Amino acid sequence: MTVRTRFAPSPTGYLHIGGARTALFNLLFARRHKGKFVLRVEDTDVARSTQESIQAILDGMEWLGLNWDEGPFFQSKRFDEYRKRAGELLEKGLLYRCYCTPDELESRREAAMKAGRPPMYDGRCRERTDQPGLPFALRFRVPPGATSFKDEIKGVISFENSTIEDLVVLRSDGTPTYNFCVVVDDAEMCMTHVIRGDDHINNTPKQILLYRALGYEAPVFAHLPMILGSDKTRLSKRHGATSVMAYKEMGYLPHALVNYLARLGWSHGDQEIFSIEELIEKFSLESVGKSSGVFNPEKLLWLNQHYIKSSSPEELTPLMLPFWKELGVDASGDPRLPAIIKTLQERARTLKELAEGSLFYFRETVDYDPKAREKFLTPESAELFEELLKRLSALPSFTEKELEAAFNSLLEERGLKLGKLAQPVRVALTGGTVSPGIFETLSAMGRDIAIKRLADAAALAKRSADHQGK
RNA sequence: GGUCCUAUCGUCUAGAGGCCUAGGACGUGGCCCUCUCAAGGCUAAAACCGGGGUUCGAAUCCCCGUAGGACCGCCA
Repeated sequence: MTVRTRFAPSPTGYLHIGGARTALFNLLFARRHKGKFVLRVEDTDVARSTQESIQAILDGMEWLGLNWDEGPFFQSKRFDEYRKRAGELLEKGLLYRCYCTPDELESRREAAMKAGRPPMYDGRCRERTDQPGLPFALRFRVPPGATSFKDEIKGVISFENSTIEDLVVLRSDGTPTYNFCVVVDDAEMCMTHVIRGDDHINNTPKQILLYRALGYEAPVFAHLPMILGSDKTRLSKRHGATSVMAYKEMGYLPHALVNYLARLGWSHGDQEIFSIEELIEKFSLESVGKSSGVFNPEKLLWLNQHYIKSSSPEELTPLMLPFWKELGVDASGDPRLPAIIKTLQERARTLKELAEGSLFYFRETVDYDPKAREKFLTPESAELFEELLKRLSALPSFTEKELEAAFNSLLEERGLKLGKLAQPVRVALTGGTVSPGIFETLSAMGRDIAIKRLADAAALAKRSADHQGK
């Protein structure tokens, strides 16, 4: 039997970190077993589902490269099917009409909570035989006994059926509910493995009972531990960004997020870095941990830096454009881009940082840091700049190698250390005291701009000498 | 309150009864490299929740505590 897994989000918000990991694990498992990964949108709650959410989820999955093989299927388009199946169960007496109104149930629930009793439906309509002409919901008659299953991650889990309430299967408005739709769909779509968050463990026995009532065999279940925030409560907006697309906007590479998410809850010995192919090859439910994990932004940042570092400048160039644009730089078409990126790759943890760090390359005029200017743009450096300028203009090409040679010969003549020249040049070029290596910066910037900045800085340094002279 | 799940450095984790003086990674401190900043290399501090068993031997198996979490909707 070929493996079939699914990701079944409800479109009531964006694709969040937890959902993305669930989708990832489903995809990895399916690919690992040469099976199919299906996307199904659980939009049975018509009031809360939105088109924007559907799009947001699709966008998130696409960005992460979580490509599904079938779907998206929409539960809202299958209402007739669910109603039909519910009708069959009603015929067989496995469902019963419940005339309690939502308001009544709500107040009974509250009363039960107050009295310290389980807030469970009390089954009062179970044996009711009259049929008043009132709205009713269809409830599932939970049979006596116990229900247990072997979870691929957590092991055997058992429940007393007496602790499971008679759940509503069809609302009084005729729409089906989650637990029922999931079962009908997973069965009819031939899912072999249901991999989902462990917040669904308590739903599982209900669903197994429903599979039986419907005459289906239940799939294999695997419940993934939750992802927690830094305070060990369920990850939420309080802990920072939880939307997958927010990470795109902050300058993360999709592969970095995927790698991070894969290692949150799953491991393969001591390995930290995985290509997608390796993930597929090595993934197994057996190596998924049982306990919940805290989302660690620092480690994600490290991975992102790793992938930025190991990407080629050419790959990064198109990804960088939106970040430059955001900072008011129209970089498109600038032939220096790959060279510029190369100088900053191992200095940036995000694409956004990379864009910010590259700003000095694009500015019309250098924006000097006052302290740096005062310290390094001195009369001595003005003189050095002038000498350097002559040599740089004479260089056959503006490569790092030649630049280094030019610097060295000047330094040797003057008996100076590189630091004496590099820092002033850095300030002249960038306005500050921090930048990539001086030769790479020079080369990436391009001769014309570099020479202009050096000349400007020389003039500025002289002027400041005049002021000081008076 | 009930049901269910979980428990190794601050965090992610390795660990399938002796290979454990508990390993790796992120982060943190130190050193090295060095034109600044990074990157890189080396290095340090840092954990088996507690108590009982089982066993010649337990981080690993069992039980009981304790602590955290999830769920208990005509939401999904």
